[in-house]
Amino acid sequence: MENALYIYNSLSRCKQPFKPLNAPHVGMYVCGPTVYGDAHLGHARPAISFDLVFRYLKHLGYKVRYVRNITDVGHLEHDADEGEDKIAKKARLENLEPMEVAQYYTNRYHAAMDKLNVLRPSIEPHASGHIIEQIAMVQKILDQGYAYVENGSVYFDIEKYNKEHPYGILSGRNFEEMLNTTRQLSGQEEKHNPVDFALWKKAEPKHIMRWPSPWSDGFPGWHMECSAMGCKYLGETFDIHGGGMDLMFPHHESEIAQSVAANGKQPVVYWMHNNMITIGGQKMGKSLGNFITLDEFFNGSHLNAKGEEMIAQPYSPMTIRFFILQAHYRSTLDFSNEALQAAEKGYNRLMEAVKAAKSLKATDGAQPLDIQKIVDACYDAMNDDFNSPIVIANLFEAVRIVNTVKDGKAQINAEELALLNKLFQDFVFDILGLVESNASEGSGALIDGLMQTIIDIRKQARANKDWATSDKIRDELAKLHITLKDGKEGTSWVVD
RNA sequence: GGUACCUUGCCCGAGUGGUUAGGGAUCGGUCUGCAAAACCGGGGACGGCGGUUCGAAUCCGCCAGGUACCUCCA
Repeated sequence: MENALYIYNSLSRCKQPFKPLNAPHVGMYVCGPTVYGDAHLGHARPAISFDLVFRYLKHLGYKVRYVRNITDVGHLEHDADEGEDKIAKKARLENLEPMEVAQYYTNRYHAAMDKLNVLRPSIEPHASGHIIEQIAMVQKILDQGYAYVENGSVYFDIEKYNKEHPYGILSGRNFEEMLNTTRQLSGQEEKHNPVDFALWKKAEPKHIMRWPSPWSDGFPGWHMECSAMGCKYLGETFDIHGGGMDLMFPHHESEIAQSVAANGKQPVVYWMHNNMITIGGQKMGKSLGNFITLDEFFNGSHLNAKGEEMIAQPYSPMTIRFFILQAHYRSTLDFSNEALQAAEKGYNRLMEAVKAAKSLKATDGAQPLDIQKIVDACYDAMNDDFNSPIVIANLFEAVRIVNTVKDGKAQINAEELALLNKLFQDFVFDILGLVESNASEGSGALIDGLMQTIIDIRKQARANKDWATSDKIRDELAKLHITLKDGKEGTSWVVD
């Protein structure tokens, strides 16, 4: 399958034509969530960005195996709580089984992603379910001589590795430099070199998540799961590996080192990294404590540390999705109510037109409106490193045409009308993954019926030129945050 | 301190060596009993200073401001 898709590769720092190793099959691995807390807006970014990649590759006809892990073994905490991992800590604090915590947040993650219409990956492996694979890979690295055992823990020997393979090719740093800039953390006396990282860590007695291994009862190091599971399901070298930019170092860098050490080859052809979502120009992150969970966006309330309300109104999942897609995945995206409200309005306008396009009437022999040009522009945009903002800009061009035809100011022939509807189907629904219903949860048949009665009464009043009654109905409803919209085909209503 | 990146109109956000991004807001118009909604249209920009070039917002240099990574983070 020949196409013109270009992907920006973080490894080469440039856009490269996409050539899968085993077309039409494509292997893609994306770092998933650590399930010890609710997903926030930052988690939505990679999920949606790589959902876009997944959808577009499938649209192009590739058979994609998309692997996104669930990290339920936790990463080590480094501050005061020496060597305890995040899941275990949360479990201990809440007096739960660690797997109970992981399951709870995994369920909630899935629920939030479903709302955002993020497709489930082909395989969603759990780190805890692949301890054996991780131990095997650690052993392989030991056998190759790139790791050492110290007091039951296994560490990766970066100095040794760096002599044969440059360490730092992804993040652009070099070994000597790192020696000078790495902070000395306590509890790292076992390491031969402060930049070395753990492949296997011996568990302290209080540590509740532990597995037997040739070296100690313990748990795998921070980066093992992705290497082991990526290799298991996608092979020693696979096409695409994605994740947040903040994972580039040390996580992805270490993945490369581990895989090269174990298998002697680069694990990934195309490294893709989404940029961060910022809030007030600063990264939204768990450690910074400035994150807003997705449920809080959906419900419309979040108090910051100072007790200030940060969210002016509830935002539907599709508003969030559209907001994220309106920026390119490699740019930072700043959260603000103003930006979100603008996204909401734009999204509604797009969907209104998509709906209207379905009932447009074709006119025989109408002058061409060059819909094909818009279609081509959308493909060009996607082929240029998944440029969803340009796709959306072009879709609004189509929106303008729909509205012009709807207003009777232009005609469209049957062929182009079909093309227009296909454009919306392909790009709005299949590729961008937007869905139509943006309405907040069901108003129900009862309210619908009541509203219809009220609207009918007002319609009668207006027919009688009884403006007092008609305006009273409109004003009283407005006080209840119900807006009446008088259109050519009658009156509709919306709660805001 | 090291490395990388960013700075676009009122706001958000694309992009390009010469030609309209787009959305929101605003303004004008259509529609309306009036309004709202909806739709159409217009205006408005590339941090500062130099340089390369016929021509730069786009390339190069310097300056200013900002961010990310260097510690778990999407």
